[in-house]
Amino acid sequence: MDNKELYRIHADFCKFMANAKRIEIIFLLGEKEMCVDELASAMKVNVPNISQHLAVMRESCVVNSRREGNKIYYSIGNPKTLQACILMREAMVEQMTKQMKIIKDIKEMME
Amino acid sequence: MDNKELYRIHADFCKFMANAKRIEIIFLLGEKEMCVDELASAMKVNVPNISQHLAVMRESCVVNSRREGNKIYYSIGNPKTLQACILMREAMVEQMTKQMKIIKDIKEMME
DNA sequence: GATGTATTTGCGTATATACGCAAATACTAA
DNA sequence: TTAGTATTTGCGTATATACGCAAATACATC
Repeated sequence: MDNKELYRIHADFCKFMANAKRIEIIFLLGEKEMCVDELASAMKVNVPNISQHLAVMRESCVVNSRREGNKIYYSIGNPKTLQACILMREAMVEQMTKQMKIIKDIKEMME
Repeated sequence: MDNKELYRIHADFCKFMANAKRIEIIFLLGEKEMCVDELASAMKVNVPNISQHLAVMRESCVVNSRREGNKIYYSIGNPKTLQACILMREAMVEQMTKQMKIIKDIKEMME
């Protein structure tokens, strides 16, 4: 297999992270498994839209789904996915803090 | 600040992961800082395209850049970003392994 | 200033994504 | 079988992304 192909698959698996609603879904599912309308009302988003985002994540195996009666419960496919999201949030906060310091220093220089 | 806004910023910071070339760039920069044409030749991609991807990552503070003479060296902005990529790769491999087992079981059932 | 090298930018285009809404499907329970 | 609830799908549209290529910019050196 081409290493380009590996990166393509990797990017596909990470694609969910490029969207705010999907990240919110991952953090919610990190607390407990939830069905579609629970997610929709927790996030205040219409049901079809949540379903579409779940479909993206289901197809790339980021989440699991299981039917119970007429409800379908979703859960995180692999705990490392949530860990990665948490790491990225930490990295983001650290980078934003750095940026703020830089701006602060520039302000002080201008006084 | 709205928590929706937080997720939006988080997604923006993670956006680089949704693209194969940008993931490859992160893994390359994980080894050592590199300038644009080094990345381009390592990846066998034209220079403007690499520059565009670096611009995306520079704007969201995922990478740092520093000029030395007429070369611009890029490096990873925060080590956690690379860690998250590695975690996601592990998660991906684990999920793919699971899927392969399921397919294998289905095949055996059909014999 | 002229030349060369490194990088970025602009632009046209092709492709992908996100969203809302209506309709279809899947299952439960009466 | 009918009615009700949960979820998915289809579709039109608006927006975002990726890419290649040519041109512009930035810096070093002569």
